[in-house]
Amino acid sequence: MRMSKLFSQTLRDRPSEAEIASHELLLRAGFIRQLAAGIFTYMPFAKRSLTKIENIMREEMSAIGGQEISMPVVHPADIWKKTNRWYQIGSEMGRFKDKAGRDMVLAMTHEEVVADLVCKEIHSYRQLPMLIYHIQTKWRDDPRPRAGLIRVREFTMKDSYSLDADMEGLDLQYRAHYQAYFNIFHRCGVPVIAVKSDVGMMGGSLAHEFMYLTPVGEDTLLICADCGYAANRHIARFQKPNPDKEDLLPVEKIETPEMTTIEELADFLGVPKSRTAKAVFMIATIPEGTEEQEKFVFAIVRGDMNLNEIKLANTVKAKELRPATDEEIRAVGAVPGYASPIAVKDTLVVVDDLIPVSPNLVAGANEEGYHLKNVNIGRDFEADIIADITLAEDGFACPQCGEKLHASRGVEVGNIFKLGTRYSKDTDSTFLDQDGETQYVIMGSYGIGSGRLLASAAEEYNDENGLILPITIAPYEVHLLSLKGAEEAAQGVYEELMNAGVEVLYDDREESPGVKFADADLIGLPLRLTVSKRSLKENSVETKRRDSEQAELIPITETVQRVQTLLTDLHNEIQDLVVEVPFDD
RNA sequence: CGGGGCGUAGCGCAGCCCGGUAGCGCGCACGGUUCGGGUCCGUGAGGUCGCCGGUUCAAAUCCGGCCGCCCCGACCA
Repeated sequence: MRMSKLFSQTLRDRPSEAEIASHELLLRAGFIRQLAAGIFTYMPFAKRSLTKIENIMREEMSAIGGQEISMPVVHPADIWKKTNRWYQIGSEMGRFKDKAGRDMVLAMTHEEVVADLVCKEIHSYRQLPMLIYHIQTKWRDDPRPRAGLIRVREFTMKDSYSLDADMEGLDLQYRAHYQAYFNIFHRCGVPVIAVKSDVGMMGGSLAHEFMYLTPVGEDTLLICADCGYAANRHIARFQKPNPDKEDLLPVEKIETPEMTTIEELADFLGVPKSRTAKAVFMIATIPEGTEEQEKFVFAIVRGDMNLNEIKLANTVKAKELRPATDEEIRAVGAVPGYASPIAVKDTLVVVDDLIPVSPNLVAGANEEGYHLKNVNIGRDFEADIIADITLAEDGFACPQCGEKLHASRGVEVGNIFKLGTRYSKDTDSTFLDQDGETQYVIMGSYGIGSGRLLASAAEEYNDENGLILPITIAPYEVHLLSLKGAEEAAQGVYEELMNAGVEVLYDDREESPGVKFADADLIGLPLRLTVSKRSLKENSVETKRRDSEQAELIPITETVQRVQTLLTDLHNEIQDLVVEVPFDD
């Protein structure tokens, strides 16, 4: 490709909207342009990189038996109503009506379409197991797109769907994806860890997220360096402390004027926060059959810890959870700031499992300006549910080995879900087994966002001068610079490399050397060749890897052969990253 | 959805407080110059000052409403 003809151009200044490296550099190097919040155009460089990423996905999917198809972006709402997600998913779903007034959905994922296909195509156990996938546009109207391609509204995802006759089959396909996903990320040069995660809107029984660890990520993970435990903070467990046993003391009412937070209360009473109980009030929307019901949830965690809303939502099986308003709190007989579970009515009391072993806590008195000392569960109040509902924090004890957990930020570049019969039941997707019995098809779903993967690679590989994308996903392999007075020789080198099948970006522009070098660093192709009067004096071409400071002169007559050797080295270095990863269930 | 910031030429910004003919740098076009790290000189093109309304003799500037974009949080894959 001749740069003089290239559609995209580089930018000298940092666009004001870019705050993180990948966003800034992808904009400046001319990979992407923004159309609206979370909606991007992929320019020639990005398109080439994404195609390479997607071809790696195709190879790895094919290797585990995947067959590529392509499913629609626009769906009739009926199939989403059938699985109930039309009602469960909120404003994130793109909805519109077609000309006849029918409800339509913009694809945010494809379980419904797959289930519809399965229903029509799969009839016999002989057709199972099966694996289908496609690479396709998704629309998710995210409330907060940010950070360039890290979090967008319209994106391309490779999503695959496994179909099995039994759970053992699902397990095999799930594990196959687990390794295939590591292969894909490693081949793109992106280091990831797999963590257990909440199943969220997908439903199902088990899920892993593949996380690229970076401070610019938006998910928080808890990782144990000692035993390797890793989980999304949404579901991370930890070893709770084991407080000393004490005799239960009589309840004592104390005056605590203006003490509405745990900090103020603990300071005022001169006790550690761990001797207090923290009450959090939420309104949960809980589905019951086709109906749903709003319940007031009174959640209690120890004062030195925080509530994990995802754990709470999962515990009470809530579809939605929101903080209760002051009016709602008063309506159940509690007093905001001084609330206690004692003598409240019409509430679901959910108590963290640390509370029953923590004696003589300070809790609200349900009276403005008063708290109670020596409150004990069982004697003074009852719990409807006792469960782990606290948020794991940096420094808490690992649930597996007891060592300190470390909190880290990450970007979710992929996820895998064991769906089981979550979708096949609602859509009546069945097959006949060997005994002629009707069975539900067992499903799994697996996704990787290609743009987010590109952004993660850009985030991982850059320096102050620009991108340094791995050779497997860089838009071209070689950046050929022609400097003044060497045009003819450069043209010859360009043609030879092209004929040898090397992907070359050829800077044939009439620009000063400084501009060309700066653009080459910014775009960051793996290998730079410079043909100049200076190099020609030695009958040579200069080569320089983008990830190295060292330049080398090679005889111009051996250019193709030497370049191919250098490219092979670069490919091998990435291939060395691809390793077997033990499955962590 | 809550909090904060921004919107002036393709990009980065000044001008706004204190109303009076819209500026700078980069980029772009043309001419010359230079040629291994964003050369230098000259000439030039390019702007509904986000949109609507109000105040005023006069609005980029003051007031009101709306829209858009960015960041933090909630949320989300």
